[in-house]
Amino acid sequence: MSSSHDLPKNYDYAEVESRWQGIWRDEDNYFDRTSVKPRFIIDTPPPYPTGNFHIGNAFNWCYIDFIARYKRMQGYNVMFPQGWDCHGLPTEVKVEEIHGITKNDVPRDEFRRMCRELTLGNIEKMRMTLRRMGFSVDWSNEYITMLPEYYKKTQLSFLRMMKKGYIYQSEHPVNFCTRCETAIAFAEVAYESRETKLNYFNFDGVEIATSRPELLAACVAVAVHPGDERYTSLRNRSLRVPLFGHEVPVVTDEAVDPAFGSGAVMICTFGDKQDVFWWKQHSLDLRKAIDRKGRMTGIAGKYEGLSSTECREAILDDMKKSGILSRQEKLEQRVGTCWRCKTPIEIMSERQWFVKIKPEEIMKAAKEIGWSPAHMFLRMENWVEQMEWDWCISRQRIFATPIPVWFCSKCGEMILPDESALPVDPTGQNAPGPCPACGHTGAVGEEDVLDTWMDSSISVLNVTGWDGSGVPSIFPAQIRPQGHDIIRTWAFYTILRSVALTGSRPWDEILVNGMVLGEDGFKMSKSRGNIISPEEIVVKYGADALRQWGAAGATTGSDIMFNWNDVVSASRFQTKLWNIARFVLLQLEKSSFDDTVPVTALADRWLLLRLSDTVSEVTDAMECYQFDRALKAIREFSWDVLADNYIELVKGRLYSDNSSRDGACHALSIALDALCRMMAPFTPHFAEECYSYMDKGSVHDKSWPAISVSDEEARKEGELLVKVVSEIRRYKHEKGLALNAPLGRVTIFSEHSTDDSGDASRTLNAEVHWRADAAKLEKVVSDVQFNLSLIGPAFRRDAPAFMNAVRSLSAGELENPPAQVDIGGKTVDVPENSFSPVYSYLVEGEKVEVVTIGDVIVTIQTSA
RNA sequence: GGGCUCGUGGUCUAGUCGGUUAUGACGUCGCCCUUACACGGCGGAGGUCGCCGGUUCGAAUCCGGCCGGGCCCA
Repeated sequence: MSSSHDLPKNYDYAEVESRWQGIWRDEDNYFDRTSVKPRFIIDTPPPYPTGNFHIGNAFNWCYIDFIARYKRMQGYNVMFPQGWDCHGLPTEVKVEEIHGITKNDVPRDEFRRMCRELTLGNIEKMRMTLRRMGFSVDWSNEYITMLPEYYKKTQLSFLRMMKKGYIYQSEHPVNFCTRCETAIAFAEVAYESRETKLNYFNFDGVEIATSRPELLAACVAVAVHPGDERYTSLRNRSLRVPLFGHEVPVVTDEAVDPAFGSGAVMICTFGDKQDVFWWKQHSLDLRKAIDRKGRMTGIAGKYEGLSSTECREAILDDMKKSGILSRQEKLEQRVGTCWRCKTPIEIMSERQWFVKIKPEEIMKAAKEIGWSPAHMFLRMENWVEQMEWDWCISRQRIFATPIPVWFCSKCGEMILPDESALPVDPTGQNAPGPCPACGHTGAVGEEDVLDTWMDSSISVLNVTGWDGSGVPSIFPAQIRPQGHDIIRTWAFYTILRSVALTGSRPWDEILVNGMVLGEDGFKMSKSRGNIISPEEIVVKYGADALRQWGAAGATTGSDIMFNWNDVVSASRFQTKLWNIARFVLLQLEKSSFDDTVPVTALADRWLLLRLSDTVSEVTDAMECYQFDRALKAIREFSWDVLADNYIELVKGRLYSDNSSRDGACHALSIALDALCRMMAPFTPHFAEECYSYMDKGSVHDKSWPAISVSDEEARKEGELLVKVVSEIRRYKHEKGLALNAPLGRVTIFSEHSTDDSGDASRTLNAEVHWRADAAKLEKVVSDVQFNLSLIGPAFRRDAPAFMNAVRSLSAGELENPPAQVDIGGKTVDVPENSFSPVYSYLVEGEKVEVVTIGDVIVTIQTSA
C-alpha cells in the first residue's frame, strides 16, 4: 500500500480527515446483536433537532466517542446509537414563524406535517456535523422520536404505567405558561431575579401587603400567624375583599412570617406554591381569576379580559382612588419563568395528567448507578428529596406524542386502545370500540399531548429493544453520558421510567460532563456574542484538534472554557507526532531490519519500559474516563521521552549500518504502533493516517495496546543516561557551545557499570567512557539530604532535633552513619536510608570539569 | 437562605485520602535553521497554590472561619 516515501512533509488535516471519512464504512460501527463479545451499550443523549449541533453537544459527543472507540479496541461489542428528541415547543414556534401562521390557522395534522418536515431537514444538517467530527455513531440504531415506530413505544409505556398505577388524571394546580398556553413541569421552571413592589392596602380594616394585587379577585382567605398578638381579634371572623366584595375567612397558620409585610397575608388561588399548600391545608375555595391565555376571567368583574399586567395597574389605580392603598415598597423576588420563553409562569388548577413520583424507588436505583464524578449524585439526591408535586406530563400543544385515550361522551369513562393498535391519535381517530362501562358508542379523543420528556426518557428502553413483552436481554445499558444541566430532567425521568417499566436501573454508570463556556468565561449566548461553532473550529484546525481540546481542556465533569490556545497546541502536537512518525517510518524503510532479535541496548530497553508505563497510565485513565490524564500521558511520552530523548540518543545507530540498528528500529516500530493505537480514540483520522503507512490495516480494528515491561535496571540506568546527556547539553549551552560541537572526553563514574551501546558518545559528539571505579577526585561532603517521608513518621515532633543532630555529625559519620545519635539528651536509633551525604568535588592537576548527578560524577576534558 | 462546586506564575490548567525541587499549555526572554519537525530544539525568567486561623515534625492538599466566582434549588 502506501510507502512512507509518499509521506507528505506537512500533515494536511483537511485532506486527511475528509479522505478517511470517505473510506470508513458505517457498518464497521454497527452493534452486533448476535455477537458473543461482552456488550457495551451507550444511552446517547438525543439532541433537540435545532439544525445546529453546538459546541456543548460536540464536547459531550467527544467523551462518548472516546469511550466507544476505546471499548471497541478493548474487545467490546459497542452500541453508540444516535437519537433525535423531536417534539416540543421550539419547533412549533419556528414553524409558525416560517409560515407566518399560528398553530390554530391550519388543521392539527397539517401543522404536525410542517413540524416534521422542518425537523427532518434539521436532523440532516446535524448528521453532517456528527460525521464531520468523526464520531463513530452506530447509524443502524438511529431513532427519531416523532416517527410512529418510536412514539408507539412512548404510548405503550404510557398505557403500561397507567395500568401499574403510576399515571393518573386529576385537577391539580400546575405550572402554566400563558404564552405557550400549556402546563409545564417543575423541572421546566427557571427562576429569575426581578424587582417588584410590595403594596400595602387596607383590607376591610386590616393592613395587608401583597406583591400580586391583580389576584385580589382570586383571594380566598387571609392568613395570620397563630401567635401574632396584633390579630387575635380576627380569629374565626371573615373579611370582605376590597373592590370585589366577596367574604373570605381568616385562617391561622404557623407558616405565616409575622415579620414580613404587615404579618397578614392574603391567600389567592394561586399566587405561588405556598398558596397551594395553604389552600389544601385549610380546604379553601377555588377562584380562577386568570385564564389559560393570561387574561382576567369573569370573576374579575369589570377587569375581565385585561391581561394580568393591565389588571394590576387598574386595580392599583382603583385602590388609590378609593384611598385604601397606603404605601408601596421595593421588593426583590425570584420569579418562576417558562424555561423556553421566559414568560412568568402562573400556577393554575387544571385537569392534567400526572406521573406519580416515588422518591425511595428512584433513589434506590440511582444509588446502584456508578456516578462519575461521584459528587454529581448529590444533585440527583437533592432534587429527589425536595420533590413535592408529581410530574405533570400533559401539555396543551400539538407537535407531540398524543395521549392515547378517549372518553365516553355519555358517562365519561376512559376508553383505552388495544396495545396492538398503537400508535393512535385520538384527535383524528375514532375510539376503538363502545364504552366498556355503559356501552355507548360516542367518544371524545383526548386533545392533550405528552411532555417531550415522556419520549426521551425511554431512549434506553428503545435502544435495548423494549417492546413491552418483557425486559430486553441487553438491558440495562452500560453508560449514560450527559451534561450536569439535565440531571434533574432527563437523568431523573429516565431512572423513574426504567424503574416503573422494568423494575430496575437504566444504566450501570452515568458519566457527567460539564458545560462549555465562551472564551470570556461566560455561558455562550447570542447576546454576549461569544458563541463558537464546531464547524468554525473544524475548518481552521480540523476535527481531531477539536477532539483533543475536548479531552485535554478540563478534568472530567468540570465546566470547560473554550480556548483557541488548546486547539492550536493540539494541532501542534499532531504536527509533532506526524514528524515523529515520518522520521520513524523513513528509518524503518531505509533498510530492512531483524525484528525478531530481543531488544538489548540500554536506550531501547528504556524506551520500551517508558512505553509500558505510558500504556498502563493511559489505560487506567481511560477506565476512569479521565481523558485529560490519558492524553497528557500520551503527549509526554511522544514529545519528551520519544522525540526529545530517545530519538536523539539513537540517531547515531540509526544512521549506521551496524546490526545495533535493528534494536532501535524494532523499539521504534513498537512505540509508533502503540502510539497510533492509543491516539485512535482521540484523533481517529490522524491515527488512521499514520497507521496506514505501517501496512497493518485499519488502526480502528486493532486491539488496545497491551505492553507490560518490568525492567527496573533499564529504568535506573536509562534515566542516568538521559540525565547525563541533558546535563552535558546544559554544560555546552553554558559554555556557549553548539549542541553538536565536539566535546573531547567525558567520563562517567557510576557504581553501576553501564553499557549504552555508544549512544551517549554519538549524541554528545564526545568520547564517552563509563567507569565503575571511584573517580580520582577529592570528594568532600558538603551537605546532607534527608528523607523526610522516612524521618517524619519515625520521629514525629522530634524530627527537627534529629535532623539537627545529623547535621552536626562529622563528614565520615555522614558517609557511614552511626547506629544511634543523641538528640536533646535522648539516644535514638538512626533509621536506615534516613539521610545521605551530598558531595562536592575538588579536582587537582588536570583541567577537568565536573558535573554531578546525584552520586554519579561526570568529568569532562575539553582539551583533546 | 440551603446544597454542590471552584479560586494554583501574565492567561488557561493538572495535582488535592499531607512528604524533599508544585504539572502542562499559551505567552515571554536568550541561544541555535544539528539531514523528522523553526507549528522545531536547547536554556532561562516568572507562583505568599484567594485570605485568616487551627491540626501536624511537615499543609496547595486535612479542619474551621472569611472573601470572591459559578451551578442548582428555595
